[in-house]
Amino acid sequence: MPITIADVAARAKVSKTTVSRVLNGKGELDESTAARVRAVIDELGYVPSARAVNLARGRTRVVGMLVPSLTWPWMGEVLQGAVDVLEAEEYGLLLFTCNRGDDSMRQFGAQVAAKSFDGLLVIEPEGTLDYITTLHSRGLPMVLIDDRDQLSGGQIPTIGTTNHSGAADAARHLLAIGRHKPLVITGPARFGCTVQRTDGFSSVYAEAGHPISDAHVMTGDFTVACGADGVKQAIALGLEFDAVFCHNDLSAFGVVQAIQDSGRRVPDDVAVVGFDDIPMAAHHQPPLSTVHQPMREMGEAAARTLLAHFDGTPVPNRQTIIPATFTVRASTQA
Amino acid sequence: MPITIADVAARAKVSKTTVSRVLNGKGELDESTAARVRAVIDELGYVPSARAVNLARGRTRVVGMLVPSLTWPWMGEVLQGAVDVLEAEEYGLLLFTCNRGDDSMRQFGAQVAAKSFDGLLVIEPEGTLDYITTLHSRGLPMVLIDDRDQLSGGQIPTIGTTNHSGAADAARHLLAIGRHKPLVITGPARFGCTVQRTDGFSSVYAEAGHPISDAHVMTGDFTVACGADGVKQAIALGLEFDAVFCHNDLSAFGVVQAIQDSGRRVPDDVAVVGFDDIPMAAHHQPPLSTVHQPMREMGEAAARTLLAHFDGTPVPNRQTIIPATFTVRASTQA
DNA sequence: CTGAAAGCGCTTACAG
DNA sequence: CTGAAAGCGCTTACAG
Repeated sequence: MPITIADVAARAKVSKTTVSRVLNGKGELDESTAARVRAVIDELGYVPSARAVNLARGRTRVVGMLVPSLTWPWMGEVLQGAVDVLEAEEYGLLLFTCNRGDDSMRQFGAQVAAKSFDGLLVIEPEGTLDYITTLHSRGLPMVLIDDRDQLSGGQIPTIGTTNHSGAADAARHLLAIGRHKPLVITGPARFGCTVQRTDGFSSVYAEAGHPISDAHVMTGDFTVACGADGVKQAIALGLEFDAVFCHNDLSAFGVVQAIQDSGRRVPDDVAVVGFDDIPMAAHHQPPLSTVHQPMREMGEAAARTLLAHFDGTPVPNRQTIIPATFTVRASTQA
Repeated sequence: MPITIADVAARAKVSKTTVSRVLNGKGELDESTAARVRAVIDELGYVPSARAVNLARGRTRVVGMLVPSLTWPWMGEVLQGAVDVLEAEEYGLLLFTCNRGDDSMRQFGAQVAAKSFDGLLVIEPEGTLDYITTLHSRGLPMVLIDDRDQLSGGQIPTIGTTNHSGAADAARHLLAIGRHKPLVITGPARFGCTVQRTDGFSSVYAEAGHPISDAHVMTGDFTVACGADGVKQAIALGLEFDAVFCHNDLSAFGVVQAIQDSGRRVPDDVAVVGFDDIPMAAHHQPPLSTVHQPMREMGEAAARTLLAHFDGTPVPNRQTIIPATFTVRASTQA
């Protein structure tokens, strides 16, 4: 029932080889022959079977993408960036998550072994870097989207952003509006991005002559709850603060809530800055000043880098960095 | 270099047919032969090539998913639900969006024609229902996730939710807390869900003896801005209202903002209810009472329905409805 | 410029 | 219980 290359060949009275040539624009063909074949293709509505083409060519024109979860606030942006680029180049995107734990990774590993896709885009699920590195060293083309600034050993091509300078920009802004006593709610200490953001922020304050005490830096975990808890704890400890720098937007939302619950105003009494610039940040009450991570651009860059690799373009030397940019909104200015 | 079924066969001194049998557990084999083959498979780390299996079997074990955009607030939930189910059954998910307009659809159509996947999950991009219906009638197995309650002609199996009764629940709650003058900010009038939600909400108020005037129903477009605009307009018109029912959470966020900007309090002066229950709803200030749409469950159900169809299970009669549930939070109670 | 044939790496009747 | 052979639907040397 489904029509094949043989049907086209028969009807156009040429060989399958010739049909294949007009399909792929390879070899010199007589223009009239080509036209005849094209007419038959249109007439029959023939489209080559992806399955057969994949086997014959030894590739799939599909890129895999492995992400920890699809429900993180900024994940949609990364995915959209990657899909847009891949789709424009007629590649498909096969999606994998780790939502079901080890079983998910087993499933994923099986697909890798079966060569279900030509290359991989990955936002590293925590604890899988060794495994990912192994896959890379075995020859699986891949590009890492390093949301955590982990410096993956340097072997795997990586797209990153500027955690250090993004945080420094936030510090400069807070200093500029006269805030000298910031509280910091960090991400998990084991993440590179946490180290970078803490560092970038603190060093600017230190240089300005307002070093931040250890007591003012509280370890969080990127949840709304950790932001609220941090503020409550600071208040309970009697810490003075006129600003809060959070390592992500969700915790900043929690911070705003706890501050308002304590009867203080944002930004009048306490200015609040987040990190990420998730879609909700602009719509929050008050709109959140935050360090914009270029998630969509990172997704696009990762996809472009991988495709370029397929075409033989040497992968850019290690890291590609797309700068994060500070965005001012009402949570830091009246 | 990559090892094939022929390598395994040679090393185990059996035919490729026999290797294939132990791989797929088909036919009676001598247990000792099977054991020997399995040993060789393990030893060589052999995994059958997905490309070859796909061609030989005439299927791909891949499901396509077409969505309008990946950056909508609830999209991650639907995707995660679908991916979890597919992955557990060793299916892959090939992702398509319409972000680049007609060109996206052309690309998608090419993949369909090439039979790159066995079936399709679709959240209908606006204006593509005819095309989708055509694909279905041509034999592409598919399940629609009908976020807009459009009653797709009845031919395509569909997963939906209870827009009418969800809105009715919201109305009962507002009546229960003594709100008799609600404002309604709807979605686009052309959507079925808008009609259902307006209807479900209004009928409860009418039955309770508090019919809603047309002036109190304002057409929105699911954006934050439309919510804020609706409230400002209502105030400008001098309309009295003690509650606002919004057809989605984003517009409810805009409503809260405009109400507070006008110097009124939520929920004391005006109670606010949304629809969707996107992840941010619980973290909003104040936390938003809203009608929870079971997006993840809908994604799961869609995937399960499609897989069941592959196994020959007859598709459930038309619509599968997963109820929406009203969720009370601080935006409607002090 | 064009075609016959082998090959991609499996699965599946068909025989024995 | 096991294997030889054909077939899935293309692409790609190799010849002419």
